[in-house]
Amino acid sequence: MTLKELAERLELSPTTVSRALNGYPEVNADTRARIVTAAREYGYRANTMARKLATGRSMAIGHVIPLSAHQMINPIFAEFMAGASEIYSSEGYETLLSAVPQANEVQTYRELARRRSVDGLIVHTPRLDDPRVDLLRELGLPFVVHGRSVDIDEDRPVYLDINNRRSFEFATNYLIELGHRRFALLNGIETISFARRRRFGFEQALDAQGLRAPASRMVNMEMTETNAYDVTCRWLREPQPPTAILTSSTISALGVARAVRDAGLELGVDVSLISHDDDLSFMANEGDPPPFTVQRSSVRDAGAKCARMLIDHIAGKKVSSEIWDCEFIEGRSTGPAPKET
Amino acid sequence: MTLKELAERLELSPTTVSRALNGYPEVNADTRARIVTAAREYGYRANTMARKLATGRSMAIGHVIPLSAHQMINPIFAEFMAGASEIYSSEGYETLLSAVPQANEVQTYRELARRRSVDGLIVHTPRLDDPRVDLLRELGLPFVVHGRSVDIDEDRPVYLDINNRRSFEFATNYLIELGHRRFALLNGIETISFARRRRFGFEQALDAQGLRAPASRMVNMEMTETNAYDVTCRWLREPQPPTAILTSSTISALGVARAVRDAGLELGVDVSLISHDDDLSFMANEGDPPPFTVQRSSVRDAGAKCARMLIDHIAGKKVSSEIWDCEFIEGRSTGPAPKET
DNA sequence: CGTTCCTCTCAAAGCGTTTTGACGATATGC
DNA sequence: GCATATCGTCAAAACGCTTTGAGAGGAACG
Repeated sequence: MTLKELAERLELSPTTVSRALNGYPEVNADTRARIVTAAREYGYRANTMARKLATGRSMAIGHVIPLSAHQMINPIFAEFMAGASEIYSSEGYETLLSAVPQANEVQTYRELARRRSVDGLIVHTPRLDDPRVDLLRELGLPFVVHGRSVDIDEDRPVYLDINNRRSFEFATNYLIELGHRRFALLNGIETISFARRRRFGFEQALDAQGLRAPASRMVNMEMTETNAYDVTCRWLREPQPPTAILTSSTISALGVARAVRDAGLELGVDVSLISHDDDLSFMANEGDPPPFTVQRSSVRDAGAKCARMLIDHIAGKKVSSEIWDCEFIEGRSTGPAPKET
Repeated sequence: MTLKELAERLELSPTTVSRALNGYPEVNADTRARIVTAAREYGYRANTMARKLATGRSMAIGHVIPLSAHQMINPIFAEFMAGASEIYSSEGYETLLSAVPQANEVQTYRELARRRSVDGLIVHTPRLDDPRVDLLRELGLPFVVHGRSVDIDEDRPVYLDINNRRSFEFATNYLIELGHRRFALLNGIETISFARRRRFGFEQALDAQGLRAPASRMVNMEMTETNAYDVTCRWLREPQPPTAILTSSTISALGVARAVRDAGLELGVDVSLISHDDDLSFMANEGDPPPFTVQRSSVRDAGAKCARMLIDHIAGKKVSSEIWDCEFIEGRSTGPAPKET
């Protein structure tokens, strides 16, 4: 069923039918009612491609996920997408996904722009000196960054980020106040900018107390359960093991927890742990109190928010960047520093 | 830069240019070379929407993810998508994602079909008596099912599944041979068909030995770490706790492991655990031996395979369904049944 | 009654491709 | 040398919608 056919059946012109269905004002209320009813009856839907061609808008938002060298897929990404995708659907947008090897990333953005496949893009996990921001500006595609790319205050793109520095500074201070002195940080890879910010917060808090963590106690790696387990096991075998560990995801936190238990120690007693918590649905840190003490910020909400910002941005509205604070949640993984033996 | 402009610059007709770029044979080799060079030079790319409209093919594959009532996002899904998406890109297809509340699911499929937005679909985690298979047939859209919907041998759609029944039967037998007699099964929700198959395998193996697990020891729930933890804690507090647990995902396995340790018991000694393992990149069950004994099947590979099958299906090739066997991997979570005290 | 102004509807011109069918020009066969 | 095939190119017609600009018909006004 095409617009033309529908118009013929109604003995109206395609123009009128199109206008009626798209809510333009210049059509008689009775006529519109007739058209809408008929459209529903025949199950008519405008052909997406024809509409896109005619309007020049693709009504699609692109997400480019680079498959990293280690072929690691960020589970956080799925949660973000769920949040974003819901908003897109409700606004009539489609979600276009491109999983490409990181080497083809720039090329993918270029293609997307040249073929006019998307009206806008979300840039995920910006890296330091990320080329994508400049690229997208050059290509003239609207975009929103999830995270912050650079620290320069002017000429920043629209972004949504959490206050990583403050979050980790706060968490570190919390542990310092519990009497901890030997710290370790299990962080994401530092080419991704949030990892740097977290480290700054961590170091800043320690610094203020004249403390510091040796380089071997600040590790950057992909945040898998196994990686976290391995590193923690190593730390716990050292003569003066850390008593306070900060980690960048609940997945790593599980690895830390496993290592602590395997070492015959108890979390919240011998070793305290604070994690960042993206509030992943399948990895919920629930309970009263929950198992882990965390700094929580829902990545799903972030997805929804970014989607809104981008849609507004595309619509030409002025949107301003946001920085969210994490919610500190006391769980069972923290406690006073153990007495020195 | 449009086709027409490019043609003008070359003093050729759009027809010839289009043919040259799309590799049709009826164009002179010299002319083609000239055209290709010019296209590259000007950075010309065909406008996707115009092409779609003209060809009637959308060159996009749809994935509809229902957001369940509990707002739970399947992390397995992300991994599947990564595998599939890579294939799509390499074949020139785009990936269209729709995250919709489960209530709108059928409607979403209908829309997708009526607007002709996609050339084909992947149906995820089919449920028992899944309406989607019939719906898609009615709509005439090619699709591939990841998992199996029904057991009727005839008139099955094209699908890719793993041998869930056999996998769990084998795992259960393995534990029986280790001397275990008190079993428990931590399963996914049974409206999803794989969960039923796994239970059948489990029960079949027990049955063959005259054993059975009480209903309270066969639990169906969303596979989160916390859920698994809670249920296992409850079991371990019972007078005759299970010594052998089977679970449907490594995420639940982590919950079980945490509960076992919190109960002061040791995995592989007091309690044995075999898990299904989707080989998620962020949840890798690595080590030598790995922490968990598992039945492994890469969901990422499954994604890639489904993508291939679907593309072939769309191309009109005959494709046949596949059932994959899991790979049994012995880890440290299993051991001989503890002696009765 | 003539003019002006709305209101509603329509014909037609895009949007940027692909694809059909035709047509000169050159090569091939007898 | 004439008919026939082959090659390379093109004009024009889709594809199914939106949007522009115009016009028919009535109502309102002087």
